[in-house]
Amino acid sequence: MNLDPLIHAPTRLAIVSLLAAVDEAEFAFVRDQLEISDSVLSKHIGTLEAAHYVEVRKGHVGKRPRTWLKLTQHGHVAFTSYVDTLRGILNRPLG
Amino acid sequence: MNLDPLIHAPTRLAIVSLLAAVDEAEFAFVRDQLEISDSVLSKHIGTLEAAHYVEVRKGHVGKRPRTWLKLTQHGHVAFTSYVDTLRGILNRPLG
DNA sequence: TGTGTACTTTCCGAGTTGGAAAGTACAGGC
DNA sequence: GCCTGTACTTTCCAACTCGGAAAGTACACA
Repeated sequence: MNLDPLIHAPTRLAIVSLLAAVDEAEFAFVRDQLEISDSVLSKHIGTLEAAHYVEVRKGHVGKRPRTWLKLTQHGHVAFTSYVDTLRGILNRPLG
Repeated sequence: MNLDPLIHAPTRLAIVSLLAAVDEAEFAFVRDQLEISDSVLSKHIGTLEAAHYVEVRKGHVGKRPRTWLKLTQHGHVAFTSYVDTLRGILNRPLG
């Protein structure tokens, strides 16, 4: 029962799952897809970045700032491992 | 992102998954399988019972007390729905 | 009366979460 | 130069949630 709490928290699970499915995504896109506030997304990204699960790239589109989020290799491994653990729990064999 | 928090908490997820796989199980069996303490299991069962997800049956084996745990129909439905929601978030089958 | 089994309940400190609101950085308009 | 808007960040905070430790309950047996 070793579910990585960095991924298991519902909001972060949604963030990581979304990022696992794409190459990278804009901050605003993730925020809108998951219907969460700027502050909540920002804080969770901070947590995931500190764990090296997510990489943050800041740039511009025209003159406006824009932030892109991307799962790192480490983040992909952690996510895969999380899903495997989940599978193990959900299919718990008897005895 | 509507993951039933009653099921999502790691320890309860393990309890519910285990109970979903059997007809009923003894308190001590669940406690030992999941390697958790009496008090933790007791408290989580209380929570799940309050939500009508689990049914507790007390009886005896010889003269000794024994407690059996069983997912209710409602608990099964909630668990199935939880797994479906999870699948939706993960964007992938869970075995 | 004392001990052991099988849980229950209480106490408690620690950690997590999201909302609200203030803060930062920079570009464009007046 | 000042104000406003965009795009996040950070801080403050109140509400939970969790598990460990330990005390409590209810029997049965010696």
